[in-house]
Amino acid sequence: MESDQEIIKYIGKFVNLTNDEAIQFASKFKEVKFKKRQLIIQPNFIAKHRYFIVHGAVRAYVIGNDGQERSVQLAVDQWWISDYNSYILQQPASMFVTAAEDTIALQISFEDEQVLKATNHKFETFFRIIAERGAASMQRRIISAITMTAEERYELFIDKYPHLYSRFPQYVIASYLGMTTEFLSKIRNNKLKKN
Amino acid sequence: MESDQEIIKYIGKFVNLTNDEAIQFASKFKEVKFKKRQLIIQPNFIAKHRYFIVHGAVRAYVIGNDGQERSVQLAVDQWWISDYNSYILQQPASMFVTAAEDTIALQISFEDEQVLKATNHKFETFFRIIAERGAASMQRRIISAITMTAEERYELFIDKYPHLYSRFPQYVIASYLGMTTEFLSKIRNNKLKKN
DNA sequence: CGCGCGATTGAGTAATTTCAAATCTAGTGG
DNA sequence: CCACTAGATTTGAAATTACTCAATCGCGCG
Repeated sequence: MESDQEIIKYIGKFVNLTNDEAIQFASKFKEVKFKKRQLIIQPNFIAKHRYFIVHGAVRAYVIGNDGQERSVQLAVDQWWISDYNSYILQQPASMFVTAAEDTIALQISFEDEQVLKATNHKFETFFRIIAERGAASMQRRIISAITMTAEERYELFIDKYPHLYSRFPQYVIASYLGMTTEFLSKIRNNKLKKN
Repeated sequence: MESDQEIIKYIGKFVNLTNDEAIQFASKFKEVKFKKRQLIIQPNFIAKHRYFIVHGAVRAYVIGNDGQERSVQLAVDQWWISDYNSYILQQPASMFVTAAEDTIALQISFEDEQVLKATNHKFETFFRIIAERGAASMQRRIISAITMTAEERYELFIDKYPHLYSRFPQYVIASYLGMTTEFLSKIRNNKLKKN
């Protein structure tokens, strides 16, 4: 399958696999397509899969006590997404995961992932590395959440992920950055005036 | 060494090791003692170690643009601490890590950790599991940072980590929760009046 | 016993949210 | 392919939440 090449290329960045190993690894992934707005994971159900995005855009969000959506993770091509807490600990999800564009993804089930990890030390290494990198990236996000003002967070985001900005509606970006749509709109407007 | 039993007991919760494996694993850890207020990791230097706390309390914090400390992680007995981003990616640290109490910890170097992971699939599995759990826990923290008010974050913290509250000064807890000491003080005071 | 750090309190201020209304925009059905 | 409409963005004013600053209090440690 064509998408298989994507995940093979991806894992190849982290561990060197033989041809057979690559095929074995890819065999546990199944191509799935989601239409824009389609629900992928919902609260209270256990997330059975994690998804590697081949092409498209997906976001994970929670609904706060006030009924407002807050984006927890945004993912586009070559990124992973799931309700991590639910998937890893196999506990009920707290998040919605939906497609923000028509999306092609590769899905792996929790059980198949366990099998892969147990089968081959290299596969285990791969999943360890992506977990570590995910943790490091979340730590950076926590730091920006607790040290920066809304405007600084916006600037950092634009700086680090310029390509993400255009692929999600503004209210999604705003909630990802921990502010209201209205306030993000005002920040952008102030910036224009300054420059 | 006595502390070795702590890490052996700990890894035993996640993977089953033979006696030899346990000894091999523990041999890469070195017991270190920190006095209260002692600096363990500092910004701009690469974090060479991660630490398993046998007994004591340690915190990691950054200094924001405004010169204020913001606690990124708090750790007590049986927890790990480091500047994750620095340690895992071997890049310059952005955080200070200091002892909040006299502390006994087990230190492992980045290189020794790589050796352990390469040597034995079980060790790799162990580090994968703690990375995953760390990522899941940080995801929960991100969610509370972006969905809850200061008062709600405080209540959740007290609920989840009642034992942590007494081991760190209030201003540390406040900065961990993303608010000022003064505001935390006011929250606590309001709660007393309500009950 | 007193020094110094941490916690509390209050007043004033800044950042951000809320609410409501006015555009703007993109997708859909005819 | 256009017109329409629902959803998204912008704008402004008022309200809230949280912060800053300054003063005071409390108390553990030397």
